Amino acid sequence: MGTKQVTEMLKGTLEGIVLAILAGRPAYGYEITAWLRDQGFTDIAEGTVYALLVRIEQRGLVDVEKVPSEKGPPRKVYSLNAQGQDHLNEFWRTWSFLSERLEQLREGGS
Amino acid sequence: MGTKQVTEMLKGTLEGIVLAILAGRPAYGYEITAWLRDQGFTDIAEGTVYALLVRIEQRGLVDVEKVPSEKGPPRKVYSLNAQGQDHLNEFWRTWSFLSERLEQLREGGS
DNA sequence: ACCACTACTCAGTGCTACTATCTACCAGTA
DNA sequence: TACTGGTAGATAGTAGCACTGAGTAGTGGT
Repeated sequence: MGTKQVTEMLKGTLEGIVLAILAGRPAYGYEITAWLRDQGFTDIAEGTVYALLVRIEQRGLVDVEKVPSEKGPPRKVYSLNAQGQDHLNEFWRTWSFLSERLEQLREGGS
Repeated sequence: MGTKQVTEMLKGTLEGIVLAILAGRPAYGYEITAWLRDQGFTDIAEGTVYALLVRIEQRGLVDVEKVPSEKGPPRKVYSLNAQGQDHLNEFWRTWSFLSERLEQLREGGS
């Protein structure tokens, strides 16, 4: 995706994406970035993910644990807590709402 | 939608929504705002829509015609042009990409 | 004259993703 | 030893977009 359309569209959704990842399994920043790039978000900047993780940690949506790595500096492993799960549920509701409106529009109805 | 989740999520998508509306029929700002509110975007601010319309006009995605109104000041009626249609197509591609990733995530698969 | 509805404009604010750069740990190699 | 590359994280500054809040106008009804 060459343009910056996806950049603007990610605002608000990237947080949900990361929370959804963490709902599946605990993960650390470098790993999440790599996974996103693998999934086609080729332009995701590392800084973006780290900043987002700091944000959701400060909001108390995740628990953090420092885990040593064999390959480099220690990892900060994030896992979703109950509050984060609530936030994720709310995210899915909002996403569904938006998604339905857009699907309706795509089919050319007013 | 009480929270501001939808506010952030609209960044990038609201432009596509408005272009999609204009793909169906020409429209003016007040009308678009009213329609959006009717569709459930109850918190959409008028200023937001007007600013967006100015933006897409400056980018040359729409043609504008001033039409007198019986009920108030003249209306600025916007209609999608060829460049706007291209942009809309690109929007749908980006949206589809994002939508597919999220649908995948929702089904809990990594 | 006043009010309500229609219709558009604009300065200032907050949030989020990007850019660019930095620190730091470890392994392999010249 | 010194150097490179992959791993792992942090951060200051920038840009874009939606929101807030206020304002300007035109029309019609009381």
